[in-house]
Amino acid sequence: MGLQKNKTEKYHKILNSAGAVFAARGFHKATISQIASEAGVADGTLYLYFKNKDDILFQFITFKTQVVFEQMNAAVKSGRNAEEKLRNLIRCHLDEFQKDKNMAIIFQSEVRYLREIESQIKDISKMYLDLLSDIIELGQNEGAIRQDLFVGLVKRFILGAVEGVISTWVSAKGRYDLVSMADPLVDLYMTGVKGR
Amino acid sequence: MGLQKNKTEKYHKILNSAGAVFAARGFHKATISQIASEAGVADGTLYLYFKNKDDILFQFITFKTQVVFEQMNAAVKSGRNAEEKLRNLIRCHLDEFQKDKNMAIIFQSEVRYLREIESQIKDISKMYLDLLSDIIELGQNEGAIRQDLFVGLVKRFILGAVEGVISTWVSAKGRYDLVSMADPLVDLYMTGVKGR
DNA sequence: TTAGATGATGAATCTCTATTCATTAGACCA
DNA sequence: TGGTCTAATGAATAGAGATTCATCATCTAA
Repeated sequence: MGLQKNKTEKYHKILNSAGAVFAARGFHKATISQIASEAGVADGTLYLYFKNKDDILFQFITFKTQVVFEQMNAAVKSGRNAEEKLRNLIRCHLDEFQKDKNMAIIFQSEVRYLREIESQIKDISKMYLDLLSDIIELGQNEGAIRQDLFVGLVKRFILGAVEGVISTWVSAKGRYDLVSMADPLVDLYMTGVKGR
Repeated sequence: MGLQKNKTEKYHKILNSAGAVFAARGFHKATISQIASEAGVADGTLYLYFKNKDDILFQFITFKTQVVFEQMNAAVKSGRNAEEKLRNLIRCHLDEFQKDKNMAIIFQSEVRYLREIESQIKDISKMYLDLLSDIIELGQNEGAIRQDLFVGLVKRFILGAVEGVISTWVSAKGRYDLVSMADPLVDLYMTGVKGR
């Protein structure tokens, strides 16, 4: 009831505040006090909801990953063929990250550290690469994608390029529209990757 | 003379030890004591050579950047046309990072933090993107590269993809030959980017 | 109205490490 | 051999900040 709702509410309030502070200062420079004050609660309160500072980062990334994962999955499913699936995936990716810049910054900077503390994390890269595998395989069956490719490399190639584009956008403080990069980007991939 | 040589020697000994520890533990988790012990000197000695912990990272990256910059510049210069220049650049990039895995790890993880503390750093990305600009422009004049490209995007596209490939290699603990990725990678770029 | 339970607080503690600096060791020279 | 200079040492300091916990506030049920 009201209680449960308040608990959930406060949990997310803290998570979002943590996202803002982590993005602004970096995880290691961020302070429990800063997060608490940003969330409008006392320092000790954070420990009612999280095990420790690392756990806050862990839960932040886990939560965001899950949300983004669902979106991306749906985006891919809605495509009729490999190229459309790829285009939807890239568009979704850029869109989600544009909508949540804190997440974009944190994913870019802190995922590496997080993997050290929670190695079993089902991270976004892994899931992404799996989606790409399926798309590429499908495209090869359709004939839309060349057969003579080292798929492992192509996946990294695609993901790396999107991440690079996002990284630039973050550096530019999000001053332009990120999603509009999707079509030119897919064009770059496809004209190189598509058969014949 | 001997003294000067010893000073330089010890400076580099510390720098390399710091590289090893930063790469293994991450900058923030690394301690002065670990670096000192790795270098076989006392904690206080580090402060005869460096202003503080941040300065060690700064000098490490500055030094490595300069070395790599020279290699890359030479590699590009030695190419006869745009495609060859690009191929040489990518090959050089992968080669340098393969030869110095600590550097690869640190560049990937800590450059962001470094930029916060020393914003005037002439980082490797910037220099890289400039090299790419020239290559792309040349290629467009030669007719080897399409004219209808958003050059800013293409640069990020290329750099992002190389970085992604390096990142995967690091995650795989350097178990395969990174340089052998150069040709397939350039093939992916070119077949997509090349005119007609 | 009150006992009990739950949630929140934030000052005090506790730990960890970067940094300092008084002291020592070693080289060089007269 | 003794004096001076430089480099190195590492124990002591100092500060930061994560975490704890005794206390307080609020709510529920009898």
